[in-house]
Amino acid sequence: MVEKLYTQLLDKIPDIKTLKKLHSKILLDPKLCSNIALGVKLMRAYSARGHSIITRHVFDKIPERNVSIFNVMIRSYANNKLYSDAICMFRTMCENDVKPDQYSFPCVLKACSGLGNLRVGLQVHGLIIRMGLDMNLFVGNGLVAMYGKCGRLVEARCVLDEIPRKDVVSWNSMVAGYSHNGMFDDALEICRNMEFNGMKPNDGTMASLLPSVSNTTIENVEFVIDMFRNMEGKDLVSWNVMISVYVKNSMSNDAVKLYLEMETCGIRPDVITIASILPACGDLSAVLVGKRIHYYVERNGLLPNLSVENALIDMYAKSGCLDEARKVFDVMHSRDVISWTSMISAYGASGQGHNAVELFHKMQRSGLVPDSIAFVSVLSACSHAGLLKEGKFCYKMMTEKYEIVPRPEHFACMVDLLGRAGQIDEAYSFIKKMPVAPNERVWGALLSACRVYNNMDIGLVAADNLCQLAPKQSGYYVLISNIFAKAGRWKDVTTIRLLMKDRGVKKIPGISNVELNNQVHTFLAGDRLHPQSDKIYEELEVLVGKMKDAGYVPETDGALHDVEEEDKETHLAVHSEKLAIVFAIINTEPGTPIRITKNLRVCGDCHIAAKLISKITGRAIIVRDTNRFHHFQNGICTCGDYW
DNA sequence: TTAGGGTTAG
Repeated sequence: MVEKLYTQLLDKIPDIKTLKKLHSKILLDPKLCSNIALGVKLMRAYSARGHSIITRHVFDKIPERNVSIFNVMIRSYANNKLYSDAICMFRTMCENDVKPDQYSFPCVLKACSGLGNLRVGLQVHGLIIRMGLDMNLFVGNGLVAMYGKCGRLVEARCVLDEIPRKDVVSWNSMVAGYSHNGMFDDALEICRNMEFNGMKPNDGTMASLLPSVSNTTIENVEFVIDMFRNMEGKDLVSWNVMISVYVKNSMSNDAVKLYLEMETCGIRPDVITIASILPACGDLSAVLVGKRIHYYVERNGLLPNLSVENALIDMYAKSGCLDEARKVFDVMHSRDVISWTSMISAYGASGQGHNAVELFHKMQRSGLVPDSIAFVSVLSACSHAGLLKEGKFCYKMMTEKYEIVPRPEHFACMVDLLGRAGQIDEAYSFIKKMPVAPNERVWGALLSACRVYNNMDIGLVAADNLCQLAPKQSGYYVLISNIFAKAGRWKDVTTIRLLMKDRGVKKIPGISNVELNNQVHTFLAGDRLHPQSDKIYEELEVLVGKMKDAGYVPETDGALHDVEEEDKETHLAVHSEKLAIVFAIINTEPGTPIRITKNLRVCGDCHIAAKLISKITGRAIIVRDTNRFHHFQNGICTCGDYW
């Protein structure tokens, strides 16, 4: 009778504390202790709670092991991502003359998939054929997944074709194989094929497609949207995947809209939903939605959760709420390198270099080893704050103490650091000593510095190199053109304009976002689409008048426009950030801080304008551009006009 | 038994 009670309790997979209590009670009773079925139940429960090591202890105590007991152990390792241990256990089983069965193979194949170990995978396939199990559905599905993950798509397809009665997992495994290898079109063909064979795509199909739908074409995104919209009985996974697809294609607004739709439909978001949607909120500085999500996770017991907390830090940081980010960071139960890096970047982007460096050292003292990304963050923080000595120190530590091989982004940070500090010659020698060819970011950083410090000689070298690299960003062409213009090389200025046309470089239209009542409003330069347009332009005119009284002269120098001087002035006057700022002034109470997010860097004129507007209206204006935060207050910006 | 969804920089 006691056995029955324990069996029932263990089948419910109790929490780890209860589980350990039950375990110790079983150990104290010799009769229970010798009950093999109970031992297997214990193993299953520990494994489900992610404790493979304890599962192994229980396994070791069982005197007679049959194939089922081995299978539970192998499955425990495979499900908890201890793939090498799973393969090892499979070998032990074979060496002990216990014959694997149709339940063993899917698990060991999953381990081969996880490791991408084709060698063992092929051996296992051989064994499967010898045992005549290759027609088994579960074994076949495992083989498709294994070959797919190991990049052997032809073999995977052969196995799939041979499976007599395919189920949805068979097809999805094939979709996952193609998708994992970036072959969206082939994955798509399998989706069509499965429908042709009377099998409807499910949430697993969508999830399998995800790896190949990052940074993809709008057509591919639309295909997934169609699949999502047409799916019957959508579950949470499908919603999560759809949100992820939007986020991974820089469609943050659509992601947030879908999240709100999901709430309306009464679907309860889980930790994966939250960790997926928060980056979109951060991207839009949609801090009102972000805060509501924060409240939701707190109320629903989803915390502590590392990924969610890390995502919250980043969301607050990107929305310019440094204090909120720090609050989340401070109360975390445990922190990983990502938590620290997010917080370091947050300080860096706000120009608080000293805080960033201090936190970086604190992370090391906490026993964590900084990775390559952590160094990008701290180096970038140093460069934004002009901390030359600290930046050099960190770079040395990275290469010498941690033996991290610098990547192009580290080089670009260093050139930026030296360049901003006016050490143009040193920056140039640094580039000449680089072990790899400098990329456009490296030359771009040098060129920006040369422009600020009027170093024409090196500036022209940087411009020539940048020209040859065919930069994709139009911003570089503007920089190059400016330096040629300053040097009086008008022929080169014309060449640059022709190059831009030839290479099909289009100036990315500037966009500014501002959140109001849970909705993100987007403005383009000269935009007249907004319902409040008339009011915005009226108010802007009044404001520009006050600014001119305060000494404002439009700075037309930084812009590359094919227009006359007077037109330039009108063009500048309606830059997207100015429209967004005025919109916020009209629609919020006096004194409310204004938060703007830009997809490009703030131009010199808007920077001057924002400083003046902050003084005239008594508002704090926080602008996040692609590079950093500008916090305007009472006529001053936190970047110290150094950006 | 088998597939499949998450967080950090530039």
